[in-house]
Amino acid sequence: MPEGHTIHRLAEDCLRLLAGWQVRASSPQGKFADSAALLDGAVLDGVDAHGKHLFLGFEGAGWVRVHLGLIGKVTFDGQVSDTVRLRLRGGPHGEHTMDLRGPAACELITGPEKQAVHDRLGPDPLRSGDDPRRAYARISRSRVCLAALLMDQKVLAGVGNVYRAEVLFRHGVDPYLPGRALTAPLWEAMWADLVTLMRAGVRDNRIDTVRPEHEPAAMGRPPRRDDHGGEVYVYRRAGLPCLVCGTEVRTAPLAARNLFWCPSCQPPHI
DNA sequence: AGATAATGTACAT
DNA sequence: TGTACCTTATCTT
Repeated sequence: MPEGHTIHRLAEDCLRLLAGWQVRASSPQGKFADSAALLDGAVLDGVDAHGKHLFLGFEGAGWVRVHLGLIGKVTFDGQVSDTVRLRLRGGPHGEHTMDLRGPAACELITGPEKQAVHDRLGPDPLRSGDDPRRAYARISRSRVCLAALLMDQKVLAGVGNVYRAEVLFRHGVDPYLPGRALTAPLWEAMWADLVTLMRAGVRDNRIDTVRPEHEPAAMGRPPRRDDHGGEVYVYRRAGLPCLVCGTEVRTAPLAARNLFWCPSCQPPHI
C-alpha cells in the first residue's frame, strides 16, 4: 500500500523495532544477497523517509534505499517465505523481523547518493519544515493539469493516486485545471489538508479522507469500507453515487493511472 | 504524452 | 487463467 504515509510509517516502525541494535541481514530471494552480507552484523543507526523513498542507515556501511513501487510490501510478522528481498532481524533479543517483498528498488548507497535523491524530490507534506511554496513555484508555471502535477514527485513528494484524487475532491477542484490557473491561497489550503490527511494516514496506517458529516452512517447509508481498508470519496468508486451530491463518480486514465472525480462537485474550469 | 517493463499478491472468471 | 494494483525508470513518438 505504497503512498507517502506508508513509507513514513515504515520508517517509524523500523526506528522503534530495529534501530539501535545490530541486525542480521539476509536476502532469501537472492537479489540483494551481496549487499545483505555487507550489512549483516551492522547497527541500524538511522531511518529517514522522503516521499515514497525509505532510507535505512547502517553504521559504517551507508544507507539502504527502498522504494516499494506499485506492489512492494513490508511485513513484520516473520512468516517464512522465499520471496523476501531483504530480511532484517534485530531488536534487544533479536526478536523482531522485517521482511521486504517485491520492491521496485532496494540498494545500498552512500550519503552523497542519498542526498542526490533528496535533491530531485519536491517538498513532502510529511517532512516538517518542507516548504509548499517550492511546489507552487512549479505548479504556477505549468500548463500541465493538476492531477498530473500532484503525482509528479519532482513537484510534490509522497502523494499518489489515492491522495491526489481525494485532495482534489475535498477542495472541489477540476482535475484537468492547468497548474498555472491554481491560486496561491487554494494551493496553501490543499497543502495544509495533505499535511493533516497524511499524518492521520501514518497514525492509522491507511487512507481515510471522508469528513464525519459525509460518513455513510451520518448519511443514512450502510457502512462501507473500500478495498484498501479506509473511507474515501472518489478513489475506485467509478459509477457509484458521490457521497456528497449523488452524481455518478467518473473515471479516466491520466498520466498512466486511473483518475476518479465527481463531475458536479469538481466542475470543469471555464 | 504514451507505451512498456519490472516486481508479488489478491481477487475475479 | 487473467487482471488490477496506493509506482516509476526508460524507452519511443
